[in-house]
Amino acid sequence: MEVTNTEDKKLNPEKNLHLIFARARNQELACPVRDVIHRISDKWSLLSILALGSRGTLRFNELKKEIGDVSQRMLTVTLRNLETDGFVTRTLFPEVPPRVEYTLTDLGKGLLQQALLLADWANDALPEIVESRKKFTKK
Amino acid sequence: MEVTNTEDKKLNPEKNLHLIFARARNQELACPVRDVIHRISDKWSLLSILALGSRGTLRFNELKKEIGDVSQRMLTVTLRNLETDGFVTRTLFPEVPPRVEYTLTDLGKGLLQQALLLADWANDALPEIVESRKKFTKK
DNA sequence: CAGAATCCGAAAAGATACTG
DNA sequence: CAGTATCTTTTCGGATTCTG
Repeated sequence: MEVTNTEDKKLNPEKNLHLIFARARNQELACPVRDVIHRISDKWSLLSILALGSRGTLRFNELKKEIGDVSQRMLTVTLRNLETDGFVTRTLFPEVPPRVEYTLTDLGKGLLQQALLLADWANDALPEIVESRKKFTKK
Repeated sequence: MEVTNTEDKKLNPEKNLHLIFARARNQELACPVRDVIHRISDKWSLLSILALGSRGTLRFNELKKEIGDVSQRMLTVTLRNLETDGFVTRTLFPEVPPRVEYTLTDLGKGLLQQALLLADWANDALPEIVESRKKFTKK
């Protein structure tokens, strides 16, 4: 395998960059970073992951309420994608009226951890970002 | 302030979730997570950050070449956004022909670290994601 | 309740041609 | 070299209507 060991990655993650870029240019196999970023970058995926992470298991409408301003269609689309990628499980209880429960898989929980790290960083960095934006809007 | 201390965040990042969601629903002030995700989620921002992170300082066309398949227009747009947010600096040398150098700011290096963590995770998680996708394309 | 299906407008991104 | 300007294509996401 071309992958360095975990020790190396933690100490020197830059070493993986050429691999990342190699894959990024490869049209046949998707670049993992692009791929994952693209999946979580839509308007609702991360929010869904965060909601499920904080609340555990949620029904469709509970999740919709938790997120707040997502449309029915987009929540459905988002959940289908997350399910396809293995981040959430969808359990249908064949009752009348039907009940559907969503919960994070282990893979989804891993993504949640990444999202939380990113969220924390974003929270801390925001003032600086806002400050920088002000400079450029003035110009 | 409503922000928990650093110790808490590291130990229990979930505690920040309600704050994140509170901001996410607030239309007047942007949610930091959404905001940052939205900025880095476009097709080229992260790749630009990673390229500058691995190579240090790059000229426009060097960066374009490094990324590979980005159009001139999109790289320009991307770099303007990254500059506005304070992630990269743009230095114009008034020569003929003109020379422009891009490099990461400290804030940009912080984002790079986050990106590298995410990239590593994505690399590791990819096989599982691909496997999951196969199941659903068959159905 | 939890969706599927359709339609439409807005936004993102690519191709191309031109310029200081 | 490092863009800008313009046009076209593609993708995203919301509103609405219908259903097991």
